[in-house]
Amino acid sequence: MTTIGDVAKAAGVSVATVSRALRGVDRVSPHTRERVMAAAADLHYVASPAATSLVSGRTRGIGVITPYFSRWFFATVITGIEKALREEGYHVLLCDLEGHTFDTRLPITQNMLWKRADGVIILNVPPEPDERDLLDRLGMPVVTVGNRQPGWPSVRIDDQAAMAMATEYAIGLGHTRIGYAGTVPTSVSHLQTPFDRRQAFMDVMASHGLEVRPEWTLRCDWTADGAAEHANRLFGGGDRPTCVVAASDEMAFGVMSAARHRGLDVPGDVSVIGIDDHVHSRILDLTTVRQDVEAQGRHAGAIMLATLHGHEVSPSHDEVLGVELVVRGSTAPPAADKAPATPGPAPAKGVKTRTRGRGVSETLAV
Amino acid sequence: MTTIGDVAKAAGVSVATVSRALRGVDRVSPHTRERVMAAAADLHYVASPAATSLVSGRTRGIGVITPYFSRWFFATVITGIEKALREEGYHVLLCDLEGHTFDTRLPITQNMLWKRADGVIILNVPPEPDERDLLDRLGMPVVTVGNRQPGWPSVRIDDQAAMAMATEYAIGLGHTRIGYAGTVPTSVSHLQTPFDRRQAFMDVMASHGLEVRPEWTLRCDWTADGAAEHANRLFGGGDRPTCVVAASDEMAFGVMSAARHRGLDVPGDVSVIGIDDHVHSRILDLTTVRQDVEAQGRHAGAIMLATLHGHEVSPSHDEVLGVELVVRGSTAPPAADKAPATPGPAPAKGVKTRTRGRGVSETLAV
DNA sequence: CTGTTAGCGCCTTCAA
DNA sequence: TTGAAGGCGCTAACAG
Repeated sequence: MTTIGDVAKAAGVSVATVSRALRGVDRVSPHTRERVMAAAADLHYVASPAATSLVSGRTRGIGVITPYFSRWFFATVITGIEKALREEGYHVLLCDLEGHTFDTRLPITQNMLWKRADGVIILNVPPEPDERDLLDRLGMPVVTVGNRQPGWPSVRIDDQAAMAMATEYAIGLGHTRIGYAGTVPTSVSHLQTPFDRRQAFMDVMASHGLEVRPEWTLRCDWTADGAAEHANRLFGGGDRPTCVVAASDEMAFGVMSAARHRGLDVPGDVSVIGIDDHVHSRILDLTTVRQDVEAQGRHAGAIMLATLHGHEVSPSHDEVLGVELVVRGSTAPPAADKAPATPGPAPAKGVKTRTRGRGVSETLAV
Repeated sequence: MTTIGDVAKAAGVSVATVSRALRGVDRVSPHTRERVMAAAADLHYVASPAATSLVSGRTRGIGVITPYFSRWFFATVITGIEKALREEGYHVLLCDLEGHTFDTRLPITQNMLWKRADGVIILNVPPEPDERDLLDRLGMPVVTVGNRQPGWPSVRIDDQAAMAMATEYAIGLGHTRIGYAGTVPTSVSHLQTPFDRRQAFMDVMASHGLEVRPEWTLRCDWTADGAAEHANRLFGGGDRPTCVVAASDEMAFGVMSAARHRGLDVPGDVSVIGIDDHVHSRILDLTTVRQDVEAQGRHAGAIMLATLHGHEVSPSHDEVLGVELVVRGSTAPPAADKAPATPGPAPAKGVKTRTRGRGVSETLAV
């Protein structure tokens, strides 16, 4: 519990001088500064953040609101955020909404953020009107990841382009009987990502004159387990698709698993493609549309820091990171017709990638 | 930026009365309290944590130090911690050590924790001597998860028992040619989990008179990708094990993947077993030793809160959660001899579980 | 039961 | 270049 006064005493100067010397601002004679630094180091002095915040009004904490912290995507984004923030001495205040309804959310976010955070990064969840009010009232800088919100800068991928890329690839392989995993959950109906991906799938199918069959649409909950359950029913029926496009890799894992449990070969009988390039997608040999998840977190952190440093960041700043197709073994052209369901010759392996991204729509100097 | 003074003015009382009324302590007349509450609600008043900390010396923040928080295990533990803490109005300060060497760690933890946290929960990483000094000097309550540290309470599973359970099961199936994935990484040589699991594997093998072959030992980095790489080499050689015991599910995923890439059937040619019951283990049909990861976080949080609430918690408190064997499709008895590597009759499916845990060695009333 | 008065540790004028 | 003094918003004695 050494205080600035202890350092001042040890260095034989006033507390004001210690404050100046330690922060490296203002004019302090090199000699004095050195003495102060030595005394501070000697006493293991670190300024009390509480006292500093009280007077400065800033906390060096950034609230991060996430729907499910323990899921790969969110944990990885937060890793990126944390890396970006830490370099500038900022830290993350975690605010996990998992298990909370909209009713119970506000007190949490309010408690977490009020005077405890200098800014907020919101991952994928749309803010409730009350939360928007709160944030606006506090004049709190906000950056969103994964979806656009009017008035706040954002970092994301183009969900429609990503899904279009996946669907086009499936169609390009010759598939016409294509199922879909990952419709829009009703409980979080404002989420853009599920909606956009679903929309893009339907648009691309329509543009090729292909039919989107409701019974081939898995209304699952965006988890591997949920997708597996639904896909298991799908593959239990007689008429089945030759390809399933999943809105996320984890759902694709579930679909692959269900197919194999039903004795179907992937990709011999069913091709599967996802979006993400999840950390396990390589070993599971999943064809996917890769996004750089950690980079989204880093960029969001950088935007937040820029704002906090007083750099002007347009509220309409919309950073769209590119995605690329990664072709692996879970996709192949459809079997000629009723060809025996034996593993044919291995599909051309290796990872061929195709890039397609709008890149960064605006460039932020940070 | 409404302050306590604004509320006092609005309610026509003094700031002290507002403070008392809002915290529900001390004697305040019901009538006055009501007026104050109304005024506070009206003004959206929330007490400044900085000011409160400054005077109380407590922050209601708990530092969580983790080696890699984007990995499933750590993210899940942290979810548990966060849930436990939030109920009492505490929050998590994330401190991710990923990418940091021991040299650069101290400043980070110091910055994060000094006067910013009321306690620290350390996941799996052993503290450096300097860090221990710092924590001791601050008199900071500490709880560890995943490993024992002298002088600090801990929550964990019995790593040796878990690995023994996995190995015994493999041997019980009739396997004698058993490989191992997940040796002790040299870069983090103090970690108990890798060491204990490795040790238990060798002990059980020895107790059955079985040979541990160095060339069947995958010295991988505890990731699925790393294990896949090493296993791919292993399965490329002529003489291979009929079973691989992995020290974690993610490594087991890698081993299964490599086996299949080499044209080997799992479990027909190679059985694979892991430890964790990772969120993806069910769909990947992996036999494993299940641990309740989120519960470890919740318990650690509860211990921390108990300490902070002044309940006496013994420094030797060592909470050992039970584990259970979950039998799935990745394991089977070894093929008779050089039996053709075709999938035999499906192994008895469904999830049979066997529980074995020391349970909680001490009970904490919280 | 309620108001007044000191600080908590630090930063920031303002003088010297 | 340095020091003295005031105040950030709140809680914890004390009086009343």
